[in-house]
Amino acid sequence: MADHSLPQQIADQLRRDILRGKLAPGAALKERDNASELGVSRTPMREAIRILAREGLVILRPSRSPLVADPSLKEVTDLIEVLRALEMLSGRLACIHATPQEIASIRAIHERMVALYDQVDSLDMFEIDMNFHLSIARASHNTALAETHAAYLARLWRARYLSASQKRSRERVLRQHGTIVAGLEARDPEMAVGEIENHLEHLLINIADLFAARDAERAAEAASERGAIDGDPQTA
Amino acid sequence: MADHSLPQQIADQLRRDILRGKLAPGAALKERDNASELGVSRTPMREAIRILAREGLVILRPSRSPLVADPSLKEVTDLIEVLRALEMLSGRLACIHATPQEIASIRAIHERMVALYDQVDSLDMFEIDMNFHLSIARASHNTALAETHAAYLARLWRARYLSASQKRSRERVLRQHGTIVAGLEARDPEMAVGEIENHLEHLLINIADLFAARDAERAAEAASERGAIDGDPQTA
DNA sequence: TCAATAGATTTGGTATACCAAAATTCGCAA
DNA sequence: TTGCGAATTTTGGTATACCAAATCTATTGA
Repeated sequence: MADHSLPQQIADQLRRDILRGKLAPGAALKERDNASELGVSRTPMREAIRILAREGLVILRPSRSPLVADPSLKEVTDLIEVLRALEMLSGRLACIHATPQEIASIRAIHERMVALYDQVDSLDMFEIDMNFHLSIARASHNTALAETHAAYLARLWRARYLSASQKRSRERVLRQHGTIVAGLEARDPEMAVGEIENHLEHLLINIADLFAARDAERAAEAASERGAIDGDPQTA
Repeated sequence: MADHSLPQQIADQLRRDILRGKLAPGAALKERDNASELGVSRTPMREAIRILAREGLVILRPSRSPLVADPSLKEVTDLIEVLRALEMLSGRLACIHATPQEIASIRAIHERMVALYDQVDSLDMFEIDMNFHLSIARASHNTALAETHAAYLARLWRARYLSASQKRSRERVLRQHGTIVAGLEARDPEMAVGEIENHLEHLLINIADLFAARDAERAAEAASERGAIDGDPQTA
């Protein structure tokens, strides 16, 4: 995770701030302010912002301040659709090309996740989950695939994190991971790929629910705010 | 194609130079030299190089000059494998989401390509071919998919260009494109996706042949060069 | 009271200066 | 002649200065 180049470090810091909500979606990222905040000059800060733009976490606008991305449900859904194709391909290739050591390592990650079930907080659990999927992609022995897959996971960080925080789905996730590992061990693409598809199908549903809940909350908030300012205005 | 930002323009220029062979694979891209060459400062040149690095056309090395990429057969094969998955997904989604206008426009591109068969040079033909595939990806109405697909096409530009230059495969390509368009018009994913898979399978084979031919050529070259320096050396 | 506009300010884009790490060159010694 | 090493040069990384476009503000006139 740790590239030691300065722009990469700055990008890591900003990414944390964005995902932790310290930088709200839609907020402007001013180069000078953020640079002096971290005690660096604008040059590496600019580069860091480009890195995050590539990951889809910020949006660049020509001659304007970059904004923290605030993806719509459609955009997130589109990303997951592509991620599903990438992970299914990963699974298929991993069944063919993964070494026994790699598969053992994937199982080890899975076992650790099972062992830590309801013992650690969402963030730690999520880091392990992330690793599980990255390892499968790497086991495909297709560098381009592993890179693109990692980029999509990064881009879906927030959405996946929110989804993983719903403790009620943890049991299902673990069961599905188990099936995927079994499929890899049996070198059975049908089993592995089928369960990967299933896994992401649930992610899709989960996230649609989260967006619906969030939108409802926002609507209620906006309504009560309007009410606080002036009583039930007829016109917008 | 034309973003008017300076770094983008520089990147376009460098891309042309790389793909035309003016900048050889493996060559170093020195910031100062290339910048003064184009009459700009290092700042936008640096950004342009990062853009090309993202596309995979140049390789960044920390604290060293970036190099023009020289992908191995394995790397190109890996890219095509992912491209195949992306295009198959595009085809499937396009069958569902493409508007009649979009499908008509894709057919128009195909018809133009048929009309210009053996009338224009490889480069023009290739531009049209590129457009055909990009249009299908856009017709999926999945922005992320279209972007990632475009990135892969850019990365495979050289390999695809070399493949398209082999006139003997043009007839097959046109036939396959025809089937793909028919599949879209019939909203028949089986037909469209199947033929897309077939299409890329042939690209894979084609490119493997090209690499084999190139390697043989290089080996012969190296051998004759060795012979010119000293007669049949026993040890390397 | 509101709208329009001109001036001031903020901000991204570009050029340039400076630094430290690589790479290269040249000289010295074996 | 060759191998090693120090000095020099080259080159990427960072900071900063400057510019132009975009935004904000305040003033003025209807």
